[in-house]
Order: sequence, then C-alpha cells, then structure tokens
Amino acid sequence: MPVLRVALDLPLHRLFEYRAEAASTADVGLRVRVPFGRGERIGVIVAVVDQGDWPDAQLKPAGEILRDHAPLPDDFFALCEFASNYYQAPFGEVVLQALPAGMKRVDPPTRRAGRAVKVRPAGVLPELTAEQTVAIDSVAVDGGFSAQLLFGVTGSGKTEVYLRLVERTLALGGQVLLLVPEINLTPQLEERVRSRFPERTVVSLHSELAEAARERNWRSAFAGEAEIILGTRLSIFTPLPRLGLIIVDEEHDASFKQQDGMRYSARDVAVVRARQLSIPILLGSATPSLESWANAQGGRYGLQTLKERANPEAQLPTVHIIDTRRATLREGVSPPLVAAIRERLAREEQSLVFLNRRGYAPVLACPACGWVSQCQRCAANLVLHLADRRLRCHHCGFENGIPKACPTCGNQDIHPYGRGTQRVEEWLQAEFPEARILRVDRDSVKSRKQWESMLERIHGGEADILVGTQMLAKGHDFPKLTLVGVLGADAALYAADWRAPERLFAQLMQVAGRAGRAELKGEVLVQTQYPDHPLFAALASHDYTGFAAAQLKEREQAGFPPYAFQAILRAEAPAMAEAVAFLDQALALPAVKEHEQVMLYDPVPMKMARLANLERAQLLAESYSRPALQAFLPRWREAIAGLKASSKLRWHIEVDPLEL
DNA sequence: AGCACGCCGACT
DNA sequence: GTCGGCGTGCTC
Repeated sequence: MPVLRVALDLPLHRLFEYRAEAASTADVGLRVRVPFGRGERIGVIVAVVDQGDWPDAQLKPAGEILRDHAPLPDDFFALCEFASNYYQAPFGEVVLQALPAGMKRVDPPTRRAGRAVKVRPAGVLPELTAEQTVAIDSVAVDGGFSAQLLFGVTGSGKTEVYLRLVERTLALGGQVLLLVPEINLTPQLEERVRSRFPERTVVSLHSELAEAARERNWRSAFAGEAEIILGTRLSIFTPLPRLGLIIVDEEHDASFKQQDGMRYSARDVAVVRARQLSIPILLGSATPSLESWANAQGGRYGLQTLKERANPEAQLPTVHIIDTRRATLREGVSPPLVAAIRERLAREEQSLVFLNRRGYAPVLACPACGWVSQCQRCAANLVLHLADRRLRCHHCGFENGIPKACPTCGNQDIHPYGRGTQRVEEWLQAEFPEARILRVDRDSVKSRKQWESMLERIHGGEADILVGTQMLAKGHDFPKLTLVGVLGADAALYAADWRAPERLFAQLMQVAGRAGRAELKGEVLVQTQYPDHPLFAALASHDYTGFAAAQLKEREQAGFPPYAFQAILRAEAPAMAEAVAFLDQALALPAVKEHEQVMLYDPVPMKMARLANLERAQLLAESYSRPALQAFLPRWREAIAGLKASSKLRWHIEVDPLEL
C-alpha cells in the first residue's frame, strides 16, 4: 500500500506519514486532508513511497486528496527546501506559509466570483536614454541565470527599464514576478503596469488584499493565467509555472525582511529562486543595500547605472546641511528652514517637514522628581499624543490617559520633552497661521483609503506644508513640492548600531528625492548635530558610490557583514535571568565547540530589553565562512531544541539579521 | 504549535 | 469533596 509523506504546518522538523490506498506519485504536490491528534488538518503531499519501512498498523489513513489545483511543482519544493535549510525553519511551515489561508482551512471555504478590472489604454512609449538601453540589453531574458543590480537615482527611469524587460519576457511566453517593498506603493505601480499591458493579466499579491482576492490571484498566478505578478515579500514563494524574470524594486528596503515566523529576506530568496530556475533577476535601487553593492563590486552581480535623469530638464536638489549646535532652534526648527518655508509659501509651492517620530512628544516627565512616562510592559517610554489626550506605547500598544500631576510626587508641573510630528505641526501652524498644514503619519493615516484621499489632497494642492514621517518618503511625486526639511534624523548616528548610517543615508536620499521636479528645482535642508559626519558630505554631493565605498571599507576592517556572516539566537521569558540562562546553556552545547570557524558571543539583553511583559536576550553567532555557519546552525538548533526550559520561554534563530 | 493527561490550591 | 492551574509529552 502507498504511503504519503505529508508536510504539515507545525514547528517540527519532520514529515508525517499516512496510508493511502489509491495514491500514486502523480499526487505529489497536492493538498490532503489528514487526521492529526484528535482533529484534522490540511497538509501537502511531498512524496508517495511504498509501505516498506512503515508497518500499516502504525499509520493512520489519509483523508481526501484535494484536486482543485495542479500539483505544486518540484521547483516550488526546491525553493522551500532551500529556505527551510538556510533559515532553520521547519519545512512544513515553509511550504504551508506559501499557500493562501483559504487553502489551508479544513472546513471548505465558500467562494464568490471576482470582478473584472477596467484598464486605461497605454499612451506612447517614452524614449529611452542610452543608459536605459544598455541596462535593458544587459538582461538576457532567455539567457539563463544572471543577477543585475540596477543603480539609478530617483527619476532616472528604473521603472521604464523594468517595463521593457517585462515586455520582452512576456513576448517569450514567460511570467514576471515584480517584488515591491510596501503595499502603499503597489496601487501606483499596478496602475502603470496595467495601462502599459492592457491585454495582459496582472495580479497583485499582498497582505492587505481580502482573503478571497488573494486566493483568486494566487490561483491565477499558479495556473499560469496571470502573466505579471506584482507582490510584496510574501509573494516570493508563489509557485509560477512559467516564471521567466524576477524584478526586485527598491531592493535595499528593510520590508523585504520578514520580522516574525520564518525570518527570511525575500530579496535573497528571490536571487536563489532565479538561480534555481536559471532565469535573470534584476535588483533596482537608488541606494542599494551594501550587501548588493558589494556583490556588484565583487562581480557576482552585474552593475547597471542610470546617472542621467530621464527628463534632462530635471536637476538634482540642492542639499544644505544645517548645524543645529550653532543655530537658535524654535521647537526644533532652525531659522534657515523657517525662512525657506516662508519663501515657498510666498511662491505657492509645497514644503515637506520630515520627522521620523510621531505623536506630540516622545515622553512626558516631571522635572521635580525625575519621573518619566514609562510603559509598564516594555523597556520604552510612553509617547504623548495630545490630539486624543493619550499616553501610548509605540511597541506594545499599551495606552493610558494623561495624568494631571506627577504620579510619583504630585507635582502639577509636568512637561512633554522632545517633539514629534503633532508638536511640529502645532508650532508651524502658529508660526504660519495662513498656511494649510497636513500631517501625514500612522496616526493621521490609518487605512489605505485614508492614504489615497491624503495623496489626492496633496496632489490637488490642498496643502502648503506637509509634516510627516517615513510614510511620505517613499516613491511619491508631488509636483509642487520644492522644499524638504529634515529634523533630527541623526540621533542613531553615533549609537552602537553600525547599520544606522546605511539606513539613514538611504532614507535621506529617498526623502530628498521628493524635492523638485522638472520645471521646479528642489532644495533640501538637513538639520543635524553632527554636520561633520561623512554621510552628510556624501548626501550633499549625491555621492552614493563614495559613501558605499567608505562604509564597506569600515565594515571590512571591523569584520562586519557583508564580510562576515551572522545568525542570532534570541530568547524571551518573563524574567531576564531565565532568558540569559537559556542562552548560556545554548552557548555551552558541544556543537559550539565542534565548529571552530564559528564564533559565539556572550548573551546580552536586547536593545528593547522588555516587550509586552517579556524580557528578551540574544546571542550572536558569526563566521567568516557562510558554509561553516550553515553547517553549524542545524546541529546547534537541534541541540537547543533538546534543552529543557520553562514553557514560557520562547526562542528562535534569525539568519542574516538586519538589526542586532 | 495545539491538545491531551496529570498532579496540587480555593470553591459549591 | 470537585474545578482548574499550567508543567510535560506527543502528534504518523
């Protein structure tokens, strides 16, 4: 009798076997209903073997084999196997996370038909620059595996390069997977792709789609009907029968990294997928990740550079660095920035004040006794939100009313310290009473709908000054915006986080890119306490290349990634001592001594040492050899799984962590 | 991860 | 005398 080997969504590094009388190897890749414990689950058939090793009596009979889709193909399993091994994640978990929720549910889902999307016809194709032509021709869409890094500033026409390559791939009958970082950006790009290829089937895959729509799109992609798949990181595992090209837009973006469950990098998985399928992959960015830049410098990736802007009229914005130690700030805003905003108001142009801190003030404190508004559950301060009169923890969501007096000493004179977007908005409104100010952050824009209406208002010229966070930095062109002011983004520069300069540079380049369009030159004012940091000189001269070279040199000298390979073991428990004791045990395991090429550091509390009432610690494992680290990790993981620990202790391994 | 079974404190 | 805490162990 045939035996099914089934992958189930469990945190266990093993498969489960079931008897199935009528099964054959043709059923590999299909879903199957199986009894498990006292209930029933949906699994995926990974192999069908002869009963041989498993005496019938010990195996339960499988339930129904579901035939509502074609079998998941070998290349899908190969990718899952890679991810499972590389990221130390259970194979079944990897396989099943790739499927839409409805296909994992035991009770049959009721489905409704989807609606058709209407598409505006495409206009005339834009003329290509010489650089664009070179970049496009560097990607051989039928020439096997190649990885190209497309390095191009904002406005240099990366998207046009993508679209031409999509066109070429489609002409050969291939599917294209276009990975984008955030759902916020997909509607614009989706609209552009659809209008460019009105006769093609385009689907999007991201977490904000309704469940039914996501399943419909997934099935369409898997069935080979959808020819262009536009997706966020989760879509990298979607099985695609004719995948011919992968494009990763904004490849440096941190949102390609999954931060819970299996902590994978969709960009890195994408490169592996392209290699496994022998197809090209294109990674695009104005500020490539230093990992990708090093790969390009080392010849592992090709490098295509777009220096000219697609519109030759457009100029790069002028960047001025303002030394806040030598300026008289009013509510954190320097006189030159105030003057620049005033100028824009007079010219009826828009200004953007960028501040990566929402709320009114990051903390409320008592000057008499030193009390500060702290979260009960986290090692973090409660942020003052004056708009709805709350104190709120930005990490766990805890919130409280605002006390009238100091809870410790009764002092009535407690103050907000520091400032967030709400406070800056308030002050700007007082300074410029006639200006129409729009605040754009997660508090003022909570849904996709609000975001779209906000964009419409900005485009419609309903705002003179925008005050916003991160949200406003990414990929939006506001034609009347000619001034960007950056407040206090440099706090992390001299902290222990050696990745901070890379992130800050990318962020500032991105936000600076919002200033100025073809006919209106942009100006960027960056306020900083550290004007001498080389980052700002590089920013002012728009010199990513020089910045990247300097950073890579530092990393190489310090032995940091990409010149070393890292993994982190994290533990969380009600008490820090327990978490640290667990990590100490993990450090003392025999596997550690047996892998001499892997260095392990002492356990330390995490930067956010307490989150939602759990205390967290971590242990860094590092090697100059990726294979050595990869050989060590599975053995270590198995040994850790055998450690005894209280049931309240949670642990996980993260490979290639972005934050330490 | 669920979900059982199993041994010690406050309730009808 | 029972309800229920979550500690330990298994899932085919």
